[in-house]
Amino acid sequence: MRRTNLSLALRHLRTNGGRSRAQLAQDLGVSKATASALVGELGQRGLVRESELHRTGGAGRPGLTVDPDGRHVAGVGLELNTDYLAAVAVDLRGRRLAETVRHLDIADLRPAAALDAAADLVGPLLKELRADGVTPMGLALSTSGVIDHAAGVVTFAANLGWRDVPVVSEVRRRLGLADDIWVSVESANQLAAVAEHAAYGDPALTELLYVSGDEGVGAGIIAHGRIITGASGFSGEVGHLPLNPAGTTCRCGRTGCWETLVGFGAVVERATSPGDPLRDHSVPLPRRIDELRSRLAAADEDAHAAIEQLVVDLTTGLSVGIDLLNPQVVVLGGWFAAVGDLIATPVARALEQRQRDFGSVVDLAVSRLGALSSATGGAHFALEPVLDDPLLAPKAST
Amino acid sequence: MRRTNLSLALRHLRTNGGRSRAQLAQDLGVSKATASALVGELGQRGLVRESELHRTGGAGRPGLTVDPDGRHVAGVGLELNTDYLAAVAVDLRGRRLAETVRHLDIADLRPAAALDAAADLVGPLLKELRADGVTPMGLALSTSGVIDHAAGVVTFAANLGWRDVPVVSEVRRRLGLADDIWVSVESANQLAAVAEHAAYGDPALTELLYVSGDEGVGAGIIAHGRIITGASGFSGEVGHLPLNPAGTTCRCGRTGCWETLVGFGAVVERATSPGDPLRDHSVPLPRRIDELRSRLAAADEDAHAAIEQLVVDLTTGLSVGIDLLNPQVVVLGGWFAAVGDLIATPVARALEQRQRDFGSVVDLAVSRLGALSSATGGAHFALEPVLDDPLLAPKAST
DNA sequence: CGGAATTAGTGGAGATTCCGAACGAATTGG
DNA sequence: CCAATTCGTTCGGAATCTCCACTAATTCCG
Repeated sequence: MRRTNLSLALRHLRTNGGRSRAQLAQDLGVSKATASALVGELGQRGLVRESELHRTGGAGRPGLTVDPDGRHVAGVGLELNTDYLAAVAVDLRGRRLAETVRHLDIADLRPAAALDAAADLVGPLLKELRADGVTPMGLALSTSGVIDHAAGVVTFAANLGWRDVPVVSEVRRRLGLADDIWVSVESANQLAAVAEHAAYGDPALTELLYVSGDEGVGAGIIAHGRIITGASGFSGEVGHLPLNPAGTTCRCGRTGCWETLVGFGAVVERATSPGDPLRDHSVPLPRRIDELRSRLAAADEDAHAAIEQLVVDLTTGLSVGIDLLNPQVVVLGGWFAAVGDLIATPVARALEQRQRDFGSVVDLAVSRLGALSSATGGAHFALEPVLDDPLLAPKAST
Repeated sequence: MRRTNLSLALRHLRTNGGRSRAQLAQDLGVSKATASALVGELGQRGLVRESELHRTGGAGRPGLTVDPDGRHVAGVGLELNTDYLAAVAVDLRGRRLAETVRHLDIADLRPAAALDAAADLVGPLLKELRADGVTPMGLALSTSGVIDHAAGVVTFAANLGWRDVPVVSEVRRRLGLADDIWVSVESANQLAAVAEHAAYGDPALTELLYVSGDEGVGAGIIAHGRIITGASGFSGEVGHLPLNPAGTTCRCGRTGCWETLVGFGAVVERATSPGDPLRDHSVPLPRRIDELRSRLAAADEDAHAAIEQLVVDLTTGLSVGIDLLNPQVVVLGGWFAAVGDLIATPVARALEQRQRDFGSVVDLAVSRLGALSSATGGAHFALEPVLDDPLLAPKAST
């Protein structure tokens, strides 16, 4: 009961920005007295704090702005990707407190070794946070593949070669985490969508589609301000959308999958001839992307032609998502973001032209979070328990 | 505060089925005393009632089952479609109290005349409900096209030829409705999805995709048990999904739209030769479907070939929705349902084969609600205010 | 068959938490 | 400088929840 109201108040302040107690009371439909009490309790826990005067311009006594604070509670995100681990900590204000990336080929390791490495990365980070007086409230792991959320198990992750790995309990054990810290696994692309959503920080933005490509292509969907996970956490699997029955054969055996049109490998094949070093899969993806970029800078005709085709094919696939979901914003991530400066404008123009006929408009944006996107989203996600129940936050000594 | 708990209790009983007070207390995390009080208050308003003993098999005194009742509060749905009006009333138990369909070519009428006809249809229905002691709590209008929900205006509906018609206020005025009855407009396909979702009545079913075809094709999405409306209520516009760059030209000017593959007109074109009476657009759609069916029964080869192709193309488009949303169930409506007995099994088999590779499984179902689907969904939707605030229901005299 | 154990529902005491009204404080505008 | 206005706090009263005790109804088991 009180919890619910505290949660509502904190969420409201966080998404809609700081405001006076009186304003908050009106927004939440409670009395001023109640709003004061709620703010008081949130303040005791360091989740909000008063800042300067809140002048409205009109007559009357100005209020004291109550801003979300929460600098000493944090969420932590940890991404387990094919060729790197990334950890990010974010406090309740949305400020990034820490970030670490470690490159290593997880696909070459056994799950146990990979989880060891992950624990080695996050353990010090948690210790550091605690040393700074910050309490980590949750830890969200990020992987791709099939996830059993309830059990905290990665059922199947093709890119890591994992099957039935109980990541939540394993990470818990390795880090020696107490029960008061919440640990979960979520889909990498869905968390990246959360990160992009949080990066906007606009309360009116509730419908967002995040599309990321590397070798494969994946998407994350935010609707009504929440992640759409699907029945088995398997939403956003757009890599094999059948977009061209006359297209090339995909590694999945079918023809014309979106991945065969806009995956990095597919574009490189169109931009190069057999034997080209750019086609070498053993080179890390960031370096291959750099190489492609330098060829584009050097006005390589084949590369430019491939990018032009990418614009067309990207538009086609995005149209599918837009028609189905009608988002306000589409965010491009992964290697699409790496060539965002080249493709964003033409894709946006093509989308606009297409969607105008159908009455809906959509903004196109390019992710600026890079490899940290999914971990950042995890960090935000890991704060959910505090937002749901602010009483979980420890009483501040400061 | 109390309202919230009443709402939670009523929703819980409705979605999870009747149970004892003690059970309810445990489920909601409140004390037994509170659960008793809540049930008492809901009972006073006729929203729940006690039925027989609730034996669990174990030791101890058996409880009295508390079942959702609400036979004297109703939601009403009214669909405005191209060639018919349909109205449905549903009580809180989910029982259909009334239904009316009236065929008329709305596209030929001015909006004012169409709204007159709609009011003539619903007015008597409301009167009848009231005469039976049933209080209509809400009225949901259903149209296709672009809808401004907040204003209650149909901004643009291609099939009706409407532009900026303030349907909510107009219907309110014509029916002389008081402020205590809630009126809204929603998208036809989204409401149909609600109806299918409600028809299942399974609390575990929260992710559903409804796909309906007639001349055009549309979808409705339920995720987390709620409608996904999209940024401007324009989600589920799957008619122009670009599925074949080498396909035929669509009326929208592009090529290979899904509509050109699975729309009724498209299939008929493949099943007939020029000049065939089946191609006559002036014949009402149900009759044309009947004619196609009788040709199929007569083993018309072209018709069968067209249906076989439909199976392939339907599978392709459904795969798109499944990959993106990972629903538990896909429900086919509209003319797809009219040929459901012929296509459901092969489509389901094709989907199963495809999805198995991706780790997700999905059920395929055929709608049995026919032309009433959208109005039925509207009726369910119109009950939302009572579920949100059970205190709105009048105290029962019975 | 009968008492012990177990579970359901109710009533009352006490504690929380909310609201409304009243009041002092801080500011604008004339 | 004073009226008007708005902010935030305080305090009494009301609503509502929880806890605990108690009765009721049933199963279990000797």
